Amino acid sequence: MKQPPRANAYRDAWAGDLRAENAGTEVRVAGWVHRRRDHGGLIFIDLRDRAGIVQLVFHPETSGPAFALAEALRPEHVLTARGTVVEREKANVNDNIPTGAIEVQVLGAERLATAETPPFPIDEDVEVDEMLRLRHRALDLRREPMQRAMKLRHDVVQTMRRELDARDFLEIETPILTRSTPEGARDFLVPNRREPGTWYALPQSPQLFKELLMVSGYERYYQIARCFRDEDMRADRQAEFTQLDVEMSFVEEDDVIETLEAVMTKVFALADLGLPEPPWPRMSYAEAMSRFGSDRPDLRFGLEIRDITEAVRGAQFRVFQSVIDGGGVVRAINAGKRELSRSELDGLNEIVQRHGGKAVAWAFAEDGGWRSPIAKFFDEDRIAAVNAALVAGEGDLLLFAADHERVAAGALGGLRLELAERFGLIPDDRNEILWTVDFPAFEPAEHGWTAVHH
RNA sequence: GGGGGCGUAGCUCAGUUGGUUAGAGCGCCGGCCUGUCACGCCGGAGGUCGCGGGUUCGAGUCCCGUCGCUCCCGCCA
Repeated sequence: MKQPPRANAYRDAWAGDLRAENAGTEVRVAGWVHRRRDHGGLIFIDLRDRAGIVQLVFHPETSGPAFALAEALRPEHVLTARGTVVEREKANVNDNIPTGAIEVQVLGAERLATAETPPFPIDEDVEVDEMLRLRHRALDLRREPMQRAMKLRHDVVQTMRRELDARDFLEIETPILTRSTPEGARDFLVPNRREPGTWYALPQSPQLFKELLMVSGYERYYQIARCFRDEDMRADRQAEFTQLDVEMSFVEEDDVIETLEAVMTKVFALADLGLPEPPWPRMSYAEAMSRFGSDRPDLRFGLEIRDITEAVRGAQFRVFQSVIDGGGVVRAINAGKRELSRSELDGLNEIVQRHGGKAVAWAFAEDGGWRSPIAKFFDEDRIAAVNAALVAGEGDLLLFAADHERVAAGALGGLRLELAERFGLIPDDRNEILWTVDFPAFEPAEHGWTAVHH
């Protein structure tokens, strides 16, 4: 906290902000009993407010009637206490908390509220059933990880506002009770009392409204926009969520990218993601799909996809050749030196099928040739050409998919991610960022065309 | 909508092949304790094993149903 609270009957200082330089002053603090350590003739209370935790010390001689009160205190009781900030003796300093150099010698205290024993621990970070947490939401929100998350969210939103404001954007709210503006998801509907039988729809995004604003000459708009989509939830997805919504007039791609790089650099810094300064790398959609089989490639590990269509063209293997004759491609991943059982190799088919492919062929590079059920269909030159294209070393596992270009890319892209997961190739302390550019507007669908999601 | 997993003390969990009185850690209650900070020591309370039915001499354990939670797919970007 930047400023002490206005002095009143409850407090004149934030408990969690007290430091060595406050030693010698008399303060009044208020908050919740985080933890109690009763030594019989000496009682320690960790008092928690939004700024943090400070240790209160209750002495039988100096704390007066407050000592008897301290004996009755329990977790989450609400307390205001008056006392002297004193520097701790060296041996008693607690380096684990910011206030650990000092403590408050209590002169008087008043209990403002008692509390039932909480149904789950507030003072430690144990995983608790989500239903229980939500049933006791007020208690759950007291927990440190939740307070931290709320603070981070606040900082993120403030940073977005500050940076966009500095770039002449107007923050404008758009309606929540509105007409259906389909984005592909189901609308949430609200009955309209004044016209029975009709409904409002909640916005899936402010899309139409921000376009209206551009037409109307507002030039640069943003909104921290609540969106509603009536679809089933996932662990990382809710029916109601917030997005930063931006629109600009008379701009090119570089204007949009530069603006968002400026804003998001500041945002990511709050979370300490360790990302490089802008400009961030850009990769075309075509390159991303071809090398990584994804429009949002994970660059934290290798296992890149290579096209080997030309290397295998004309081989005896009919599965590949018929795909090639039909205008398809053969693509492959060098999965590195691995040992997989026959059933594990067969299991890869299932992964590929989950990502739209038909099957995956495999080969181990050994003695300049292949150990593989399909090795017999390929002559030495073609095997050498494939090995060269994949930079195959002794013992490397090579995985092939043949299909229409889009299908082969997607299948191997999915396989690439799951292999990386299985082989532990993804460093969880590292982040990578890039722009995928030159998106197509449409792609072939089962019947005709469909819009590509950006 | 489909598939997997889970449901045992306030919380987090263990519970073997179906077998005596269902356990642990934390929390809670009581006692002791003047330098702890996840305080310590001693003692104690606390259970409809989600619910209903079935199999069995015997069910927390096996079977069927049901409810709830959770993850994945579909859906959604």
